[in-house]
Amino acid sequence: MTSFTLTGASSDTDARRGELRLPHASLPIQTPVFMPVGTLGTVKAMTQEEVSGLGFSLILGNTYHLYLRPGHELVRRAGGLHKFIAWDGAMLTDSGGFQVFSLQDLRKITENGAAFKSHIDGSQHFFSPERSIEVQHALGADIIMAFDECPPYPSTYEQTQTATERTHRWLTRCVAYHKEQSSAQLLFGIAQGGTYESLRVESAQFIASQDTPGIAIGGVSVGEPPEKMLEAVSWSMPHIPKEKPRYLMGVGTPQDILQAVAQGVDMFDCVLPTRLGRTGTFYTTRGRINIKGSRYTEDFGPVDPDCACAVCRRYSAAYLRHLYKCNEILASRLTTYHNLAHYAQLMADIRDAIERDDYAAFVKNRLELYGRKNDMKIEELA
RNA sequence: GGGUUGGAGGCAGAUACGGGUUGCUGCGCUUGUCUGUAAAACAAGUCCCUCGCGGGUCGUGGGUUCAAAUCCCACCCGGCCCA
Repeated sequence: MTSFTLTGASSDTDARRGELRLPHASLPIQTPVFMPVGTLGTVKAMTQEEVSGLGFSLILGNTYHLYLRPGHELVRRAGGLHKFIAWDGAMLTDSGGFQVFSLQDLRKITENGAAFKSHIDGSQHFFSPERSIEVQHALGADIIMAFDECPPYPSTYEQTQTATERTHRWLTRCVAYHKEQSSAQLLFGIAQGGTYESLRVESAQFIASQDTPGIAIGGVSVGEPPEKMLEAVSWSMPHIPKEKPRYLMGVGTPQDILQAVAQGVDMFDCVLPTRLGRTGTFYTTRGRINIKGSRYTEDFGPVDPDCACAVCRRYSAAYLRHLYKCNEILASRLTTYHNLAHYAQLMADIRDAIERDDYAAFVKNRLELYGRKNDMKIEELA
């Protein structure tokens, strides 16, 4: 059973079009795809209808967070995550591996797994690879992720090697446990390797050897400069089988996504559109703007004149600024909505450009518009 | 009209009631940051003049003093009481 089908490819870059069939998605997911992040079972500030109305049919949840609250057994009793949160589309749960990175002060890693102190009440919890998969089985997402160790940036070669090799051993345990439980969920492996070429190559090869139905590149978007991130992708990608969906975890800015797609990445997730939405930053085709800025006080036009989303069609920049200054809930909602609409449109445009086989020129053009702040040399795309 | 009491940053509150370059907290305001969400968060800045060095500024104006936000006088503005 192959759940992923390639439907097109770019001739001047490694970008490709594909379809990913998932149990809870009524239609195949069109790739390259962006997945909004809904850590706690909600894409923050959005209703499920709004998220699906924007064209998203695959969203994230987080194992560690949902395990703590409301508890995976409760979710299981509710009939699974989809049913619990009343989401009609597909879902992916991250394993808690990222919390190994982000909760550095609250966890301790051993060969057997990671001991966490709950960030909510300080209580002790332990995630082994098996435990993470067990919890993800209870949550019931379409795609589940291997439990990995995500080393911070910067890390020494030795630190990265230790984390990467442990991630490999943990993956074999995840795969074995997953098989034993004969779950129909798709388990994706995660390649690490930090900012070291040899480790990236080694890790991508190892993860590929485990024959999971999809392969993720992890350990990026942990504070490294964008060019290092794209470099890590370029080292990993040649070793990841073409026929499998490739998921670049935690990425990213529109610029990152445009360039990673050119390297053959199919799936993305990132908190940026939602987090920036809550804190007053709008994505526009011509770069980011901070709507709280005083220059928008009397700007009665739309925030992004080129955007066709419901927010830009109806509300003015001055009004949105006003909502932020007053700390109104609607501010977070409207900006999140717009940013997600921006990402949805970006991905649709990316897919179109690949289908037209015009991807290199498309990327060049878009990067110009966004501003060249953190893009790699465009010649490297070809 | 008489009495009384008070007046330090954009606002509120506090603190300083003769001695060093006065200045605290909160809010507001300004700018910035955010990448598999410990985040509707966080950081920096925010009296005036000056590019800077530096100078000025404690309601206003006088006075006392070696020295005044601080003591005295007048005025301005506000609270309260009496008429």
